Amino acid sequence: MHARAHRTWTKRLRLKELAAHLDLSITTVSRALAGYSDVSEETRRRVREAADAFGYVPNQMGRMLVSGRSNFVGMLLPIHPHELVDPYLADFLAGLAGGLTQRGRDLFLATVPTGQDDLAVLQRVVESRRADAVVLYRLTCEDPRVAFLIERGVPFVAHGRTLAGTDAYSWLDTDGEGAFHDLGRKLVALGHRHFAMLAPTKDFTYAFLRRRGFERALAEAGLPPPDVLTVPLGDAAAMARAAAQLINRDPRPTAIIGLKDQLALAVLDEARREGIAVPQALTVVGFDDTPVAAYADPPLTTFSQNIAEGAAMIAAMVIERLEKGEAGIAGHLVEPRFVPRASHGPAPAGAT
Amino acid sequence: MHARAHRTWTKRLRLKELAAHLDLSITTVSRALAGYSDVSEETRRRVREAADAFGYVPNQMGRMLVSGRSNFVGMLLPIHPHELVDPYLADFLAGLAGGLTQRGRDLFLATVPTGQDDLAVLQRVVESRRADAVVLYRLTCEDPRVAFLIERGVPFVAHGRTLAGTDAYSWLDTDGEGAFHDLGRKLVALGHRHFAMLAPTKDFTYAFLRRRGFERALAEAGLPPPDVLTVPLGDAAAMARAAAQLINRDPRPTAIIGLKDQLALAVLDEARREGIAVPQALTVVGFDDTPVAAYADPPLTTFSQNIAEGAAMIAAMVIERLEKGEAGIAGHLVEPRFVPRASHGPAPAGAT
DNA sequence: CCACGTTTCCAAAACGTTTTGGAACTGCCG
DNA sequence: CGGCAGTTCCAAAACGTTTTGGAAACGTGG
Repeated sequence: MHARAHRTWTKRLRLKELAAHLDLSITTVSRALAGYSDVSEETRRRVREAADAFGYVPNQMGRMLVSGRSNFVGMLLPIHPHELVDPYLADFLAGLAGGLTQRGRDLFLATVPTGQDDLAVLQRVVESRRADAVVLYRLTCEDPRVAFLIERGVPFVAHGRTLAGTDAYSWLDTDGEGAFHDLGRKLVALGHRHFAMLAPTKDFTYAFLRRRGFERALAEAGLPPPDVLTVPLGDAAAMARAAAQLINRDPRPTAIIGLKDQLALAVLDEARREGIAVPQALTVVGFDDTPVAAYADPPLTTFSQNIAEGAAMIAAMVIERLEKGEAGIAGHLVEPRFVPRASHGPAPAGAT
Repeated sequence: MHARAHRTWTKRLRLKELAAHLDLSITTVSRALAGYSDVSEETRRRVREAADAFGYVPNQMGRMLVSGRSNFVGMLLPIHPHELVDPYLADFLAGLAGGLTQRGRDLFLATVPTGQDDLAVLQRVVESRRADAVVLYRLTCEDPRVAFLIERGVPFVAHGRTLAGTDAYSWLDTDGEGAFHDLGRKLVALGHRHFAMLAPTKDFTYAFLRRRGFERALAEAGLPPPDVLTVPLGDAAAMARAAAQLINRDPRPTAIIGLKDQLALAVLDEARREGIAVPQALTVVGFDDTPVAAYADPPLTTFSQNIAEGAAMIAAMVIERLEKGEAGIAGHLVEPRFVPRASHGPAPAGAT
């Protein structure tokens, strides 16, 4: 507000000019501002004051060039055609960018132009040295990006994980397997015996793990695995068809699990359309706690995860990975929270 | 796939080494790759092949330093405490990043650390030359950032606009004023005479303009302005209270307009809680077409805007602004689409 | 054979910073 | 007074690229 506001605005100042004005060498000014001990307190004060008064802001590019680091962390935005933009993406980005900024780095977003390869873009981002590290957003079971980045020695942190080799890189994931194991036990305890499941077509690891957790619970209870249908995410018509198919199985399952809220909501819609009472005749559960879930009819029972918090943690993990090298590699599992609402209940009396 | 995949991975190659390997000068290699005409076709071919084979990717920092441009466009993520993350932010970012990437630039995200000033961060971003231009996301009526950036000659494009001085910078906005003017006329034609409105406390320009458009329609019909209550966005309890207050006015308004879906949904909730039939006894309309809107009970009548498309357009405008300087300044108004659903209807027969 | 234009290439400077390897000065001890 | 350690400063190199201002080689017309 003070000196700064009144200063007449001219042009960006470089270190050289600031040094000239102070009758000091570039070196000294640089070191004074950087806090080195080989500059007298008196000089440092003068330099700091002048820098403040002139509003000197170091040109990052010069700094990057000599330090060899860009202080950027890159992320590829997952925008695949025919796939909805993830409702949590904004939260994730906010958390990530916030965490990085807090630690003196910045987030930089790239997208994959249509027709180009994910890997090629990833490679360019890091080889052009625009980013020191990258964040991977949604992993598949054997995500090729992971092998690619490891081979090239590019530091990265994944949100989600692959099925194998999770020791070799940093990741943070939600314990969907545990959550769905618990869910399976809960539903079995409520008398359910006949389950169906709606899953995404693409082999996202989260889908595999959630399904595995659920199936394990059923197996432990001596029950057969659920009847699973897969459907491409974002294809509303296909989701509705699949939901209808599951609902009309004979005998009708007493509980249908969506591996994502989106899928569970499709089941809810279809049930309403066919006049099937939820949860009296059919239990429906999702995962994600999408904003819509609370407004669904009936409000959807689901699991919630604090995405922004996870993203902030990922920011910390990136820094750790950058500063400690391979020693900074770590994996973290966070527990989702069960959000019981009105779409689940005991199995209907007549069911097997 | 071919040579590239088989090449043993060693280290990133610099221009100097590539030149040495080709027995050419750095200059020639640089110019060959850049497509200058003063290098023979034969040489250019050799250079291109070698660059391809070695997977040479220019170091952006060196390039940035000499060109003086970072090829980054910055944006401040709007994460204010106690304010929901905008459901459209992800779409916006995806569109923006996509449009920029397509044109050879990248998006760089900054956040404002708690306790710091928006303006200070904005200044740092551009003065440190990390970004050539910035994008402003949500404008208030007299947004201080606009004056700040104009004064400093920083190129920027705004999503939204200020009330005055819109000739001096580039912006893209939705015509909320026109949309709400139409809406006002529609509702008047449906027999409504007594209106209320729920608005955000903060003086976002979109709120001002939507309100103005609506009020203009009422004035043209010889009706008094609506009964307006403002409420901080993101404060669910306050929104519910305000909604209840409006619903219980005597006489009860026959139509309550939310300047955002969020606000309209609060009204819908409150109406359900109090057993007031929508749309028979009360018409409710929002703006945004949030994903939740379609799932509300009853489905909310609202307006939809293609955010990603607008963001892509903003990307184009940023480039235009950068390349043509002040001559590239332009303002664009896009029309939102009316999405009639089940929450609006004729005024109840008994109303004045 | 000379003058001159074209084509093709290159050495060196420049961008703004950090870091390296001293240099100059001071004060202190013997 | 000479030697030595500590303090404070600085010139120059380095980071990887683009651009500037020629230079060399060659052909061509007079």
